[in-house]
Amino acid sequence: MQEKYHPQDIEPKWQQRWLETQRDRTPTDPQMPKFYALSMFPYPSGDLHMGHVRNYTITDVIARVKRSQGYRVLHPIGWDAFGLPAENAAIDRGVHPAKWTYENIARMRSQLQRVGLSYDWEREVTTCAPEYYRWTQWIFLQLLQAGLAYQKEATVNWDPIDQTVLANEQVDADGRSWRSGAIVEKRNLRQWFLKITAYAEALLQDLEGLTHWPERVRTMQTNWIGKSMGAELTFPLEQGDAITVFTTRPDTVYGVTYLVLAPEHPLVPRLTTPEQAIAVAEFLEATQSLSEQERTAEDKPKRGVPTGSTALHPFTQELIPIWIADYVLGDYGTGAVMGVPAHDARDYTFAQEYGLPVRVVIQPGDRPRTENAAFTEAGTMVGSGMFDGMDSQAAKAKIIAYAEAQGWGKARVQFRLRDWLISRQRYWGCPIPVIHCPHCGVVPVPEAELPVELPQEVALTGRGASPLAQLQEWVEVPCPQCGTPARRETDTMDTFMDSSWYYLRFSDAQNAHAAFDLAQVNDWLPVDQYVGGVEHAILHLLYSRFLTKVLGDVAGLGFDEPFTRLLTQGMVQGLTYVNPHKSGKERWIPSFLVDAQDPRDPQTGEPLQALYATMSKSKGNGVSPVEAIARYGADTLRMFCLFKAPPEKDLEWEDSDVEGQARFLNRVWRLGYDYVHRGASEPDGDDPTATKNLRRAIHRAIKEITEDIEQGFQFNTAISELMKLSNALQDAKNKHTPTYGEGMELLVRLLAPFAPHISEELWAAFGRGDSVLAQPWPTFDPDALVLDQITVVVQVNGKTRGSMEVPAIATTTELETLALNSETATKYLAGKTLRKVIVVPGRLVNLVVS
RNA sequence: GGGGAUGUGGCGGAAUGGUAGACGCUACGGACUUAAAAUCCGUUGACCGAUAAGGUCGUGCGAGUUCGAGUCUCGCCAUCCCUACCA
Repeated sequence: MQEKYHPQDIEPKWQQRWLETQRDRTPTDPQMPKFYALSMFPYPSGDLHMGHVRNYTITDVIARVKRSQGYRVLHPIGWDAFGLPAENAAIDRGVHPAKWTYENIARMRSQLQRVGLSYDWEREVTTCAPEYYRWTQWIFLQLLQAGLAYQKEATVNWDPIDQTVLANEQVDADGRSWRSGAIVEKRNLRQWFLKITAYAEALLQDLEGLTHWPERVRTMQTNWIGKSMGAELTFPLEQGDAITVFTTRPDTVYGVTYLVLAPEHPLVPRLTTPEQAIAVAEFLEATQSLSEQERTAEDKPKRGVPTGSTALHPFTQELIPIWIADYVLGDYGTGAVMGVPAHDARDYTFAQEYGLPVRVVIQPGDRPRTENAAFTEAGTMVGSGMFDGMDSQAAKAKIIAYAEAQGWGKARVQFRLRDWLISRQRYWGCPIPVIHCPHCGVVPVPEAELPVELPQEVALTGRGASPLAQLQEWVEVPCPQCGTPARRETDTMDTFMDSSWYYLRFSDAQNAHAAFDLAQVNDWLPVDQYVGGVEHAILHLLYSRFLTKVLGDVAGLGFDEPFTRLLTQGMVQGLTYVNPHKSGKERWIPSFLVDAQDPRDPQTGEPLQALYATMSKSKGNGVSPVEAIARYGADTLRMFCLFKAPPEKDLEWEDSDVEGQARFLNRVWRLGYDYVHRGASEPDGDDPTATKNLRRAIHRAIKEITEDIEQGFQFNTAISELMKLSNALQDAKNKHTPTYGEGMELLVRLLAPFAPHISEELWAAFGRGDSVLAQPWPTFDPDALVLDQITVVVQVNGKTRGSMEVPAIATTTELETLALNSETATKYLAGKTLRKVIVVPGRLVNLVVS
């Protein structure tokens, strides 16, 4: 054992040995309880970033602790390897996407290993490998067969930079692509969809069972699914047809003074009267030219135009005008709404704008209604015929029932969730395994012919249609059913499709005959602990839940939620310099250009603001894990990531705190070194009290660390307990006693999941044979925690005024007596009357006086 | 507009309704050293007091419950995140 701690020497050595001895292979002993620990797998962008390190270290500690607690732990890793960056690299630099991807994977794999993560590498999966995407295609075919995959012509989000369509989930609030940041355009295209809406109710319902998910993730999914209970009501037209609207407020139906259609509504052309033809045409054109966000921004005035036609209000028999307006969405509900200006804020604004009548049909129960706004709450029905006087909440069901009896409508549940658009007009993705035949239509590629492999030779320009469509030889195939010349589907799948089932594949990663063996998948799944960023709260996590449910129905999975527990770890932030006088990307000044002592803009000399922001390339505030490991070692990096903040909070990267962790590990090393080299040095005393105190510190550490980990992964406090134990050992005056030896060994065992390399090295230096990682998780001796003397606080009227040392076994009565006789009592009770004494055994005595 | 989260020293953060600030970082003082680094020891919420004894205040603000509130209840304020014309 070297005197100095050199992580660069010992870490690679142990990493090599763990690989050779296959330490982290998944045990198969069915007697052992299973535990599946999983981090969200990475996109192989080329280099690990600090967020990965934090994410994977959290899961790694959990896996290691569970192993030592006797679980057979599945802790795998893989690569979310399809995607646009590979294709863009090909366009920019002429590297084949596959070559680029596999080179990145090789580099990142070795970086992961350098962090000391305990993965079972035999289960590594790569989504762009034919052995994997063969089964992605198989799953698609299962969906197709079940009627859950279909093609339709639809207005879709088109990303003009990435030149592909996107799913709704992949467009943010500003109408921008989640990847490229470009404002998406609307295009009418024929695309593949997965019928996630068929599972809307189940996806919503089962959220309630996910009690170990963060509340906010569940809320976000609930909102995204967006269930609304309401009614469909039908308004007959003069011409004999009818407009059906969806409303959540059937109780306001008597207040309807007009109807509004979305510009895309199919009845628009028929309902436009010749007098209105020009106005409508102009309006439609104006609407078309607006981007989604311009059209839907709330502060924009609501624009509309009358069609010239009218509809018959079934309840009142009045004729009401039909308008077209941009505030009605074509793809939600029925694409038509009833206008109730008195009781809907949007309708009110619209009615004000165009002078449409306002008819009040609900009165507030308690206070006068405000005249210049819509009253949108519940109240008492007025002006509503036979429903007058009813409570509006209760009236909803009555009105629906009445409408239904009259044939005017029915109750309806409406979801905000739309079907998942999975077509992508790009090359580097999983080919959709269907063939379009002029006679048979859409024909699935026979399962035996899977995978439909991506052709190697392809011209990638980033422009025009799907790159695969250019490859005649690949596209033109005979129809599998009738043999007629037919064409392959040339779109590839959304990469979220690849990542929606990878956690299932890990249970049986090398299976060449099936996506997974049912017994294996049902044994290992669901994932016991999933760890990842909250940015996937909707996207990946919703898609995965959907696919699990589908495969439950079509492939017999024995579970219907994939992730039992979810931990969303915070971001890693770096010191960031901002020039407040600049805007846009220019504002961020990369930290390597800045003198930390006197931060100034290197171009203008202006002083800069320093703040913490999520590490990113564009801000130039990142710290490379590779460099951090080279400088401090993997154990220090791991300790820092775990100590500086609780897992779910953001973590501010700070060199001085990293150095603090390095300092701690150095102290542990020195303790270990001194312990090993104590040899024949003189005994330093054997005070029984000191030994008892040390033993208490040791067993307290076991207790606290175990609880910190088990009660919510509080690694920061667990590490602070390790520090306390280390401090106690360092201060110990009885270093030659067996108790001290017990303390040293336990320090190393407790440290092992967090900093495995130094722990292994010390364990070996202590002359212990087997790996420290193979040691069972220690248990504490409750007797060791017992104190003889304890400090009890004396309070007067709830304020702490003093304390006293008392025997731990003192009874309530004894405590009261002791407190009343204490100096504190004498001092504070003088001239006062004692009203009451509260005794909390082991804690305090509160004297209530007046 | 809707929803969620958070608010504690100079900083990151601890605290089953029971001594607020564990543990660490920073800063300051000291030891060691020719010197520095490293290491070790000490101090580090504010205020009054003499650097003492001792005391007062203090967990965003205001009420309340309680013997006792950072913690529970109600009402505000601030910040952050998500979401948003979904009828």
